[in-house]
Amino acid sequence: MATTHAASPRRAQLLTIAERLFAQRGYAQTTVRDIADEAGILSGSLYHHFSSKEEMLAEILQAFVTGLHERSTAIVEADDDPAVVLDGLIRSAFETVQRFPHAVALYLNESSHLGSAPEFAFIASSAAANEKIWLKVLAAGRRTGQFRDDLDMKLVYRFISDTVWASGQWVRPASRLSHRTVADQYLALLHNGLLGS
Amino acid sequence: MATTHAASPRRAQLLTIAERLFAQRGYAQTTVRDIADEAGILSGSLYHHFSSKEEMLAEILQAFVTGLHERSTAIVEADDDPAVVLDGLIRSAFETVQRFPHAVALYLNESSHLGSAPEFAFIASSAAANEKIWLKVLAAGRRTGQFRDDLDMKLVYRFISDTVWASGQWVRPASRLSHRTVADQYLALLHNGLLGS
DNA sequence: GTCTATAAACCGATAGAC
DNA sequence: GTCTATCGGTTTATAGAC
Repeated sequence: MATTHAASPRRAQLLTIAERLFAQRGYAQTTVRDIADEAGILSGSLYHHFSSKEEMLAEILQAFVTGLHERSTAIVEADDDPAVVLDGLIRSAFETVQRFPHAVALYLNESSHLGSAPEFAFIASSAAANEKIWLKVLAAGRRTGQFRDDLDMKLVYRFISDTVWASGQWVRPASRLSHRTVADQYLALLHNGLLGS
Repeated sequence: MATTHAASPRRAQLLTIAERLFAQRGYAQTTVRDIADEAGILSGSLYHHFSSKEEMLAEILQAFVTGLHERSTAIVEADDDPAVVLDGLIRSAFETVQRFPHAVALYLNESSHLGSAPEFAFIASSAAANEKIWLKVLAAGRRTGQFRDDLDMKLVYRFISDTVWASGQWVRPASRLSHRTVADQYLALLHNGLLGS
């Protein structure tokens, strides 16, 4: 047993370092030595806290998708108007991108290779659960007549989702371009289109 | 000198294998032995065709960005109407995603880590040149009054660009969902928005 | 909880025969 | 153009002292 208990502050600190390095250099290009160096310890000492490098990645991604799901369900339950809920989901996602840039980059860049491994199956199921939440809102908005009925809502979901997550590649946390500004601009475009209302 | 001449059919075949593996597993996770195995040769034999693994990646990405630039400039020069040109650029990009799924995935997943290396500087300059082309079209469309003037066109470009490239993660080449259908849906959404015209 | 020391495997790349 | 054989370096992970 390599771990003491999951809530150890030291463990959390090491995960923060690993998360940043994994995001910046990529998971495979980051060595356990890199992580240990930044923490000021030797690589072997990491194995007192974690049983493997892969366990670190899994724990980081697990925490991310869990938080994501919690915030999404809270927004859906807070209001009945599909248009309000959709805007809330989008604003929340842009905020997530700004608040957890490393986790988002990691999720974006690495999750595609992880599809086969069973210990990362939670990523695919999380993505499926998320899609379900969004599709429910989009379908509701179409029923009320608030959203157009000539669009494939599965595609609309993917378009929106892709745009928000990909913004993590160019929205810098310290940028003067806050997540609110980006969200405002995107919602303006999404609502009425490039040609205007 | 490891290479004979660039147009060697064997060389092209090896690059095709490498491109697929790099895209599926990631560049760092793909070994030269993986590539050689699929080609039916031993890893050392690869070095008769290429001087390094990195050279393979550079050549794949170079061919991709070159083709991309050629197609974009051809579209811009073929018409004067900004709205027509923008639609053409978007349709062409969706077609590129479907025609070169591995190169797009590679470009999407790996180019972020390659920013520092000088031998991959062509990627950053290609991205900058592409953005310039698109921004010119967007600015022209705003001047003619075809596009809204209350949007930050740099953000609009990124929103569009991100959406198109990211679609490579879920548009399968053999899918019944052709790139034309996806492009039609996206253009419908982009033109008039989710709320309709 | 960290260090010392090291195992065991893997990787990119090379030299030279064929 | 491929194979044989292998080198040198790096990586994840372990065992046990402190």
